[in-house]
Amino acid sequence: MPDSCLAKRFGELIALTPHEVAALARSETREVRLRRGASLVRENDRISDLFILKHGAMMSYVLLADGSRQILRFLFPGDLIGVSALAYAAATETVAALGECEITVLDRALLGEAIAVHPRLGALMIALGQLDQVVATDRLAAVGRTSAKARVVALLLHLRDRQRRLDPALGASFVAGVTQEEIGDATGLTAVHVNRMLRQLEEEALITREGGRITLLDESRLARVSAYVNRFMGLDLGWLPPAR
Amino acid sequence: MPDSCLAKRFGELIALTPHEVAALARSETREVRLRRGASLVRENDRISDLFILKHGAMMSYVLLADGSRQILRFLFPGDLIGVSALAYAAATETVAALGECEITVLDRALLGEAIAVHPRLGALMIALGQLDQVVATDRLAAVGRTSAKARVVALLLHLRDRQRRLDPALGASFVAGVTQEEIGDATGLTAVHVNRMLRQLEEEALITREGGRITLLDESRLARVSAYVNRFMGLDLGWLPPAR
DNA sequence: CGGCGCCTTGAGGCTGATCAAGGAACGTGG
DNA sequence: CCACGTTCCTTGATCAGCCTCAAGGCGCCG
Repeated sequence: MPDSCLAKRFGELIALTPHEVAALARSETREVRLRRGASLVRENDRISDLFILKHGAMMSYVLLADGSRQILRFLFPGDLIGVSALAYAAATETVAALGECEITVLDRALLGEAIAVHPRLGALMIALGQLDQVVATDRLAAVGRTSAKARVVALLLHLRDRQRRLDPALGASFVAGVTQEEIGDATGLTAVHVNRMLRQLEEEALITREGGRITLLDESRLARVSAYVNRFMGLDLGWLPPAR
Repeated sequence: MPDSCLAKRFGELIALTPHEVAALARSETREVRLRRGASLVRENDRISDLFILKHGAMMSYVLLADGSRQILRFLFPGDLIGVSALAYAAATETVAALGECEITVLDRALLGEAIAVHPRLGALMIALGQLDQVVATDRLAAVGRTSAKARVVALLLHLRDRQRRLDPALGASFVAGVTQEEIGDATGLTAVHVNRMLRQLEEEALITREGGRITLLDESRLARVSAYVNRFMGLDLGWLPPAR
């Protein structure tokens, strides 16, 4: 087993034992490749697999009766995909590629076995689930109670921080990798209004744009207008049981 | 050990062994009582406990810089409170009582031990976390992409279904137990507009109101206008490892 | 070269916010 | 037992943030 995606992600948070790594690696069955726009999972599909994104970026969303779309989450390498398969028989959201993607498939039952043998891995998954939960509720608060401009800024900061975890050298300038329509669907706005907000932010000298590249000019002010919190900070896994 | 709250909730989903029940019971340390309006946990508090709501109803919310509030979740007997303490050192949301409440305190480390000995319990907590996650993303989609009326209806249906899990005999008539301001803070609306939406729903013969009691007159039409899904349906825990 | 995806910008309209005022129900203290 | 404060609900008038519709531009790919 060259190396396990899941073990890599978990290993960033705690020091795994070789047995734990091996157990995780065993649940990884095969690989999938997708191109931009392709769906990995569709809402209401019956599924019993999970996935890990290895390369590329993805998003998960739901479609409403009137055709509008709410993007729920953006996914980056190392992220678990379709964890709701651990609670539901059918997918609760569609997951689609934002660009070329490489994905590792995890067998649900084999993952269960890994947890059974190494309970600390289960505990870690609980914690990772909470991280996602908190990110989701942050967005709920933004969409429910903040202005269009604040929502767009919060999303930009979020996307930058997600990318920075993969490349710690990343500074204030980054390629968002999403269209203005996607920003709108994530923040509950129309693409037209997202465009206006981006222009305003540029006029206020908070950001600059060139093609898809965005540069954050005044991060502290941006953080203030958007009430954005980087949820990768402040983690505390001190309660985890010892490795088996 | 008379009986464990946590074991009761878990026992609704799977058949627990006596050992599992005992392990859960051991992590329950003490009880707390709160009256309406009192907070159990405040955002940014350092905490290392979890809680289970035994009687009453609660809500969790965040306050924004401008003083506005976003309610993230309503809590009913059996619900786990403050699970984000399993990932963060400081509370990410405030949890407050909607009425008289009785709460059991769970020690984070003891819960970790219970999971270590009975990994299936950890797996079950992963699944429960996903259930909450899906409910949260449902609300995100509602707030981001549906009309004020649809949001209010979705919340009413949600509150009814939550109560019905505790009392399966509950029909179309129920006491919401929340103020119009709280409905607004949960759905991203103002109390004034919530009031108008309720009146409209009444005029359209979709609901009736008398005091705090609401009666759903046409549930299928209500479900249709709101795109509401009862997330307690469709659960599938088939992947759980066997009991240890 | 034509088509398509994405971005941009303007004009006008609607949903839901804000501001304001009053009423009903209830608990509390004089 | 009544006066009063508080909380919550209700309704009207006005306002504004964001949406809708529309049109055009740029860059890329077949």
